[in-house]
Amino acid sequence: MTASDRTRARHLARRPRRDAERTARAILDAALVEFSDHGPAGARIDAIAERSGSSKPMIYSYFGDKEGLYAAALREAYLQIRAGERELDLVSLAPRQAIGALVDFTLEHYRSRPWFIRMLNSENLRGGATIRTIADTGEIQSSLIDELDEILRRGAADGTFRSGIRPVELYITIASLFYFPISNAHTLQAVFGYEVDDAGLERRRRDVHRMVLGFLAPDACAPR
Amino acid sequence: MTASDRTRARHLARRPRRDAERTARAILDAALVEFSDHGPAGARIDAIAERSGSSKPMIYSYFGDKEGLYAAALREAYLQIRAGERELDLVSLAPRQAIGALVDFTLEHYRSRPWFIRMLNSENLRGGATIRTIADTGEIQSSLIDELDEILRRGAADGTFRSGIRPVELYITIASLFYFPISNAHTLQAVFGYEVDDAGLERRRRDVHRMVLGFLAPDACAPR
Amino acid sequence: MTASDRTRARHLARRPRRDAERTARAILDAALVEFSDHGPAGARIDAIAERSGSSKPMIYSYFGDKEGLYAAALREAYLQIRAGERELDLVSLAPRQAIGALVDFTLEHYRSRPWFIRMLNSENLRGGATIRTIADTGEIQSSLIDELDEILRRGAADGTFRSGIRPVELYITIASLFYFPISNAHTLQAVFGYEVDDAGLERRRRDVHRMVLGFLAPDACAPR
Amino acid sequence: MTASDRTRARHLARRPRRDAERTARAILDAALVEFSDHGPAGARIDAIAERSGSSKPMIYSYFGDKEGLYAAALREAYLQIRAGERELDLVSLAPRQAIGALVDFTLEHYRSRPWFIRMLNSENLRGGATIRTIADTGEIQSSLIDELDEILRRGAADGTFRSGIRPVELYITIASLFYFPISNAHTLQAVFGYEVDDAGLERRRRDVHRMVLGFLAPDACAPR
DNA sequence: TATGAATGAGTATTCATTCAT
DNA sequence: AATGAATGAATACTCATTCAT
Repeated sequence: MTASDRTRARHLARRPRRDAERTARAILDAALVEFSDHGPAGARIDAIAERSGSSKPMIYSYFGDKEGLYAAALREAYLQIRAGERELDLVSLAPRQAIGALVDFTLEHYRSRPWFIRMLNSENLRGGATIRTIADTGEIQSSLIDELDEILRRGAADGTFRSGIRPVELYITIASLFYFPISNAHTLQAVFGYEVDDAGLERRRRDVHRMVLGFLAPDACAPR
Repeated sequence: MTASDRTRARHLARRPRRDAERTARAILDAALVEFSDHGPAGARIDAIAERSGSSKPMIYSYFGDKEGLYAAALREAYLQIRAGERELDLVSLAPRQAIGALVDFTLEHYRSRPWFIRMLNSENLRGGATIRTIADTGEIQSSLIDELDEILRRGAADGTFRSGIRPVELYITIASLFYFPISNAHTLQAVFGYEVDDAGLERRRRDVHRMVLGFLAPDACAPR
Repeated sequence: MTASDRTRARHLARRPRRDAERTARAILDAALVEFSDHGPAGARIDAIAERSGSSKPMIYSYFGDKEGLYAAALREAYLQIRAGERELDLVSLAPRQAIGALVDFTLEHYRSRPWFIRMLNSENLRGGATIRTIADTGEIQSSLIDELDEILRRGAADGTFRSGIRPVELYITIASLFYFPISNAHTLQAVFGYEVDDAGLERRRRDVHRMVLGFLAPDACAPR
Repeated sequence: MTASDRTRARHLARRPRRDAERTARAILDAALVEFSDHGPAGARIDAIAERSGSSKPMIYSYFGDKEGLYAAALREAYLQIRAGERELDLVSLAPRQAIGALVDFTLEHYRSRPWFIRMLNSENLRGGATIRTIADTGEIQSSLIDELDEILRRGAADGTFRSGIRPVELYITIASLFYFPISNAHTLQAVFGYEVDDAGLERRRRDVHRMVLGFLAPDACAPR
């Protein structure tokens, strides 16, 4: 294989060995794993360099410093969940279906992106210093609360839901019910022998549906 | 040499035994704060030595190494919540009252011991390596699940609750609903503008009562 | 291919030769500033590339390595003072006027080329490794000493100066008297509150005239 | 040799292996050499650790960081010259003798403490950032200017000196005349073939005496 | 000729841990 | 029991230099 062959081949595959975007992406993916596995203090730049197949100077060139890379990884975690939320297109669904879809999506996202919960835990342990500096960008802000607001109104109007529910509280409730058992799987296993496996999460999914819809149900049926 | 002789001797020698206990206790308290503030990776032995008013060699002499100190701090966090649970004496209450008391206690404990949630988060981020090594001691195991089991049975028997509720699931549900908003206060504030203050937690407390009791209520009233 | 052909060709190709010269010149100017500002150890190739509007590979292509660029910058500093000295044309002046002109020139050069003193300081801190490798070229050697020699002879012959003055000592004396206060302006300001400003240097210029001419004056007038 | 023998021996020699003061002093001495040899940018903490027989963590523990160590070394250079100045006890001498003693001391100090000139050069190349932060301490401020002032007054009163001489200018003049040839020995050697050796400096010492006293002499003898 | 991308070899700094008293 | 002094082993970050285009 001659040099010009290699050049052509690379061209065809659109994978030049020197590609800033590709390199930065590889670093970011590696950072997401490393930071979520070890937290900002425990994460090692060396490990990220190796895992990404790039090098430390590239990391510093693209992301400034460890804090900058951590901020990028945290932002990425939020971008992913925001993208998932957008795909849901909740407002096109009937109220009860919309709530159900959000419940299912929340569980599915937490399960399939293990770094999401871990990044959030780390960031909160840090006191939220970083999220505050990046939260003002529209990419991180969620439109979900507005959508939930509309859904709750529609549900209240047609008698499906009781009124007076604050959408952000509803969102937090749904998140809470899945977040804790997944986030705390290890301590729950060790202390209570509670195994967080697929079957258990499926049972929990049904319980959460029941609990959330029960919570939203008109007062007639609420406990005194 | 009699016991009282020893006591007097200790007094003369500035009671070394009691000083040792006091020193170890001071170190443990400082460790709990430092570890919960910065996590196991971010915590600094120097900081603990200074905060405890003791010295680094003392720490190593009493606790072996950083991991040993961390394990002791984690154990301490569990001892505290177990002591609180015991004081509740749930089994002496009527079923609905018992559940209500557990809900209130859970919120109150999370609020008044900020290190509890932080230690659990850190430990789960670490993969639970440490809790697995200390969870087999009775001090950490909770009798709460057994008590809840009895309460749920009594409630089912007298028609207050539906049957088929697993006590550990109930416990996790209650924990979840308070754990997440407190643990994630910083990100919730930054991303949703949701302020986790006393008023908000009080509202949430009432919602959790409603939700949990609704969840336990006999099927007649459950949402379809 | 004739010379004019080449010229035309260069024009068509956006005159590469002249651009190359211009690029090298821009790099050299930037290097002079960067090296004199930060010394050979503190100077950054990145900074020189940016300041010159060129790029790092260009620097390496034209100057070999950092040491080569430093040598070129040091040489440039000497070329500038040699050019100034030549313009003086001391030998065409009367002895006292010649000395006076050299005094004035020395001060003026030090003031207007701040990098000159800084480059010399850096090079001497390095032990003169580089100047020794380039000092043998005629461009750096000064003809000033020979000229001073002739002037001193003429002055001694006509009774203006005493004899026995070594021209290099005279040169060093004049340089010394301006070099130190300008080179050490910062420490003098901080430690003695001595401000090296235009007025002060003008006063000093007159003192140096007096001192140097006094030093050269026939013994009759020398202090006992 | 038993352990207790070693303990006793150490006691007698007053050289405990763990002696903060001794360690800090060794580090400072090593730093003075390293910083004066390579400047703040070129100096290596590793080299200082090795040369001092101590270790990097000790350096950081005692001096904070590289900048702190550099500041301490710079301060030390000034402390040494101030101590020398105090020993001179200039005010106890007759005016001409006092000036002569200062001239001799200045040369001698520059020659015997090669790091002094080098530290000052480095600091001025840096823009004096550090000296400004430490110059306000009395240890660095010199009382020499005040003493010179008194000497010049006495000399003017008894007709030895002309009046109107500013003491700081006199001080700078003396310093200048020795500083430059020693500071710039390498470039002077390379460019002018001027060798700065003992004989040359001795000649120069006599010239400086003549020049300075000539400069101070009453106007009768000054050049027009 | 020109340059954005890439890296090997450092360099300052930190920190858990141990020594000597 | 107690502590100030000491250090080996990292770890974040930099920079002169080169590659690939």
